[in-house]
Amino acid sequence: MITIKDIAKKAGVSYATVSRALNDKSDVNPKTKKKIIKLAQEMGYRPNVIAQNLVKQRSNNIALIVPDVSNPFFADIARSITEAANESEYVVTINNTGWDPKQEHYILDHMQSQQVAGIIIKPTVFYEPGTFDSVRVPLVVFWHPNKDKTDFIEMDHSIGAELATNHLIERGYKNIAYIGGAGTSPANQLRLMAYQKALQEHEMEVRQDWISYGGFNLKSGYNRIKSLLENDKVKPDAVFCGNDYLALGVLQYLHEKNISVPEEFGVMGYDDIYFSSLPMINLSTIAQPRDKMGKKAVDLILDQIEFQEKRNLENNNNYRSPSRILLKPELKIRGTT
Amino acid sequence: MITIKDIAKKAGVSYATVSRALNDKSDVNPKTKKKIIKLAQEMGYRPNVIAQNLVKQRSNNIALIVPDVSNPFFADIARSITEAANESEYVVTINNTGWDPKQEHYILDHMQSQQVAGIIIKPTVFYEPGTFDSVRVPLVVFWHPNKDKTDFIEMDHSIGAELATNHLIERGYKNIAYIGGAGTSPANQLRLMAYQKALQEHEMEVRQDWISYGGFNLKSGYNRIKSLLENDKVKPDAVFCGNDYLALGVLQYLHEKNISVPEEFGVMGYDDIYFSSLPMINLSTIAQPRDKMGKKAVDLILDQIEFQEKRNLENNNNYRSPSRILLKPELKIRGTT
DNA sequence: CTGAAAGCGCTAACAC
DNA sequence: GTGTTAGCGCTTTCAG
Repeated sequence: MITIKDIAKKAGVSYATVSRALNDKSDVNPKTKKKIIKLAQEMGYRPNVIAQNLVKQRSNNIALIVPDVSNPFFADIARSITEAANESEYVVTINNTGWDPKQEHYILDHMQSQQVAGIIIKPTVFYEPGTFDSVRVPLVVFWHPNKDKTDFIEMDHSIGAELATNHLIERGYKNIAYIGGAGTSPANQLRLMAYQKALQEHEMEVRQDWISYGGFNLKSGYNRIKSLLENDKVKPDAVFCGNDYLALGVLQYLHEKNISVPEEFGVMGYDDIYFSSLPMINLSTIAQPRDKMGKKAVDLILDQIEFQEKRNLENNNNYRSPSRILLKPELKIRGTT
Repeated sequence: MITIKDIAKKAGVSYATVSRALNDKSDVNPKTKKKIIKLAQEMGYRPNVIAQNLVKQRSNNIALIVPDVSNPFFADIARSITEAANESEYVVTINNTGWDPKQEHYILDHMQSQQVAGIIIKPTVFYEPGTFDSVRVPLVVFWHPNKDKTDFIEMDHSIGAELATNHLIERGYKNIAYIGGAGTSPANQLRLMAYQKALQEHEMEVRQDWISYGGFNLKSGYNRIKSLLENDKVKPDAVFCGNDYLALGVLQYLHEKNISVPEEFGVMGYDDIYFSSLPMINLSTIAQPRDKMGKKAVDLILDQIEFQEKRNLENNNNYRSPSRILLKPELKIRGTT
């Protein structure tokens, strides 16, 4: 490996001068600088980032911790984060918790050993306040803003559900059911509340037998629309689903029963997965700005880093109040409503 | 930050001893070791991985370079790589080239500055021999084995296409068309050749007007099956598609025209994306072992690292012949054939 | 078994 | 403008 000392020797200067030249510091003779830069290029010099980081007391890695990168939602976020980070000379490491709080805890510790510049994390469902008390580096959490002292970013599920429900109402559906995800999921709860509120604001009845919880998958959607439409009670004429997979299950059932969509029955999904936009599916849904989520997260990390450095430099004790950001989802009107 | 010196002071030993104890070296008094480990725990000591790496002259990062992590294929690979790497105390950084060779080149350089332990790369389509000549760290390339001196891993597209074509033939289809992806893609070319070979082996005619190339997307599949079935020539009764998106476009067209699948027409896809397994799609296809691809890549990196270290240690000049691995795809028989 | 000390490659403070 | 030097936190000889 070739180091600044090698260059120094060849250039006949001290290696400190090489360092200065390569880092474009002021107070270096332009000629010397030029010569050194040229030499470095010729010799194929690559700065040893590890050594630089040791001096700086911080690496140029941002750790992204998610339950599972292969989940399209997180994959999209991962991409926007890596792109944003790369623009500022940071590198992003990916870590999967596999939805396991123990693993999450381990990774959190491990990443700090790596002297990462910052951590962006989507906590497992079992996150509780205090989990991040031991984190000593810039941190951004994808979660609902709470009174914690960390930076939070989350999608505004209330607005999303309101958008969806109102759209269904505007289209003239009178009996709108809710096929939700896991009952314990905060996202699900917020959407349910917003759905109920939207109905009430239009003086429509909220029926408990039209509200259900369950797995976020296709089969679950199929089974639930089936039981909704095959019992004796009043039947809904539209349904708002907790995610697109559920909606796909609903569509499949309706298709099998020859119930025409959107004429006889309206369907709204949530998430806008790739397949929802396909002509053969063409599902109306709510899109969540994942791209913005990633970019914003990197922004906040960089902001914290900057703040930290300024504080160290000026040796003060200023307090940076945490950012709490809610991202607005967007209505995608397609064929099913 | 708390360092080994802090621990040493508190334990009344030298910091070298602390290092030894924490690294579980032999030749440390068991009592001392125990005391130090306990102390480290109490004081919340976290090893500074950067400093460790500086000494080791290598980081514990493996760089994964792909065109786009948000592509499900790469997302799956990313997951299996991170999981395999984490088991060996390595961390994986993700880098997107955005299919841009310039960006790829830059990242390749940048990652070596980071002193990464190894690089796993899926090259952009413009890869040519020699691209990796400047790489001085363990490297694994997802590409077709060639005479380069690097480790290669690739899916066996020939076998995959053979599997698909033979299955169509076995099911009794007589006129099998090929709707391929980009004509320049090596994967596409290999599959085309295998398709032709399989037909010939069954003494079936290879018709050039049943072979087409184009975008790997749904619309492209739709348009191409349309022109195949709406012209005057002999019409095929089955089609092998270059990927599942193309097949989805085909299915949509057949559905619109009320052509029953698999009775009147057979369809095979390639890739086994998530949606192919959905009951409403139920596409027969070829699954590629992405999980194995990731695990194997990490294996090879670790193997190279080990080899390198042994060579340094013994100061010899042994040559390690590169691994060239072809992974076997798997036939998924579902409803469309 | 343990301590002293060199050194990994680099930055930055200080001297000239 | 440039050289000298300390030091980032750690591992690893080398003495003892």
